[in-house]
Amino acid sequence: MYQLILSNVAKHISLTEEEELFFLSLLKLKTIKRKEFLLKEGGVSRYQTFVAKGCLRTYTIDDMGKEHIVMFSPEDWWSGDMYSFITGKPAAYTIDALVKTDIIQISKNNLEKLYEKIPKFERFFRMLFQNAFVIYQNRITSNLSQKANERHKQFIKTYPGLEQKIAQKYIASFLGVTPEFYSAMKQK
Amino acid sequence: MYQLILSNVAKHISLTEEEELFFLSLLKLKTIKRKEFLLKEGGVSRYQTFVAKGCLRTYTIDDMGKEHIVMFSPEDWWSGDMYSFITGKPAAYTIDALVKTDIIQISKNNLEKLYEKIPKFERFFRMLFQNAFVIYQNRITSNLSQKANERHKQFIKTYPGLEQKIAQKYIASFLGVTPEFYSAMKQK
DNA sequence: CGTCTATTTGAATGTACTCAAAAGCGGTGG
DNA sequence: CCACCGCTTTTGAGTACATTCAAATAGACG
Repeated sequence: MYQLILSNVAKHISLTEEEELFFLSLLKLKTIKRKEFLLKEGGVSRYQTFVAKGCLRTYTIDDMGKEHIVMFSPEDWWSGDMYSFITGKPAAYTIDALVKTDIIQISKNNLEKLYEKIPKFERFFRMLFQNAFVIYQNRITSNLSQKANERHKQFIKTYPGLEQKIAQKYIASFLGVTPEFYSAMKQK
Repeated sequence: MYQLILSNVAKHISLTEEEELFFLSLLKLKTIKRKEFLLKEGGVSRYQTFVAKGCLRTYTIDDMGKEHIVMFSPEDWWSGDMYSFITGKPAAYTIDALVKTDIIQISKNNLEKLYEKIPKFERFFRMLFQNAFVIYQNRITSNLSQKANERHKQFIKTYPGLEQKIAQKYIASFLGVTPEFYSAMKQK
């Protein structure tokens, strides 16, 4: 469980054993059930969340009450409303679990402690933030320039294997089409 | 000209006269012609750009060669590919001028000098970055959940008065529809 | 004033949605 | 272990939103 987050961190910065232990001491493990909320729109995102197992979704609810999934966070991904976390302002998005999910969280306070003791973590979280930015950019670009079937191909590349693990109505929501249309689209 | 950027800064941080002068000494004025490029996709964004007069557009070009406008930067807005500026990596977007445009730029180097001498500017540019994030979030949400006519209403709110100043094919591109459809849509 | 580009108009087409109903699937309780 | 319930997926018909292509009209600028 901890091994996964350590190797995730190791992708960007390298830690001594001592540093690893300090890092782990600041983390909180949690298991959340299917449909349980991690964050609701309008609330404040106080944690950065790493997914060890399972899958989270980040989404908005429009005026008609329809849900629109902005991103998934399967195993080995991070989640959280970056904007809300950084600014302390209300989140634009809601986050919940699509299946029973094991997560590892670090609070904003503990993150400050971490930065103080191991400054290279600033680099790590700056990169997380930048990645979030790229994800948003890609989302905008693909929504503007691609049809649903092309977005579907991109979804498969972005989230390999995820298609098998979650209900397809969620994939439809991510692609921005109705479940009915998605079902029909798949047949080709 | 300088007054505009000073009052823009004053929205977030307050400066002494001396600080204002130092800030201004780091800036570079420029006028760019209609259709002139400020940044091309794949290049690196080395400046943050403030628009004193005129209007810039930030856009992508898809596989079919079609342009999709992600944001406008009219008078009193900032422009630049935030991601590229921060990371030094290639920009995802192209930026050019829709009309003759007066801009004020600060280079990455000068920005570092500014931070060193007047640390509160870190706060200012952090807020610019956060605003860019919000703009992206809104763009994603409205693309996912709104029809073209609703996005049009939102466009008018976001950019008051801009509709009169630029060719409507650009507005169509921003809304994600063809010029023909936009033309028809307006008639109501 | 003429040229070039932008806008409008219209017809045919494509992409995606709504609504309704049937079929499939998974978990739970008896 | 089976039957049932609730939710998801499929299917189909009818409709709405948006695109393409072509041609006519209007506007802007040198």
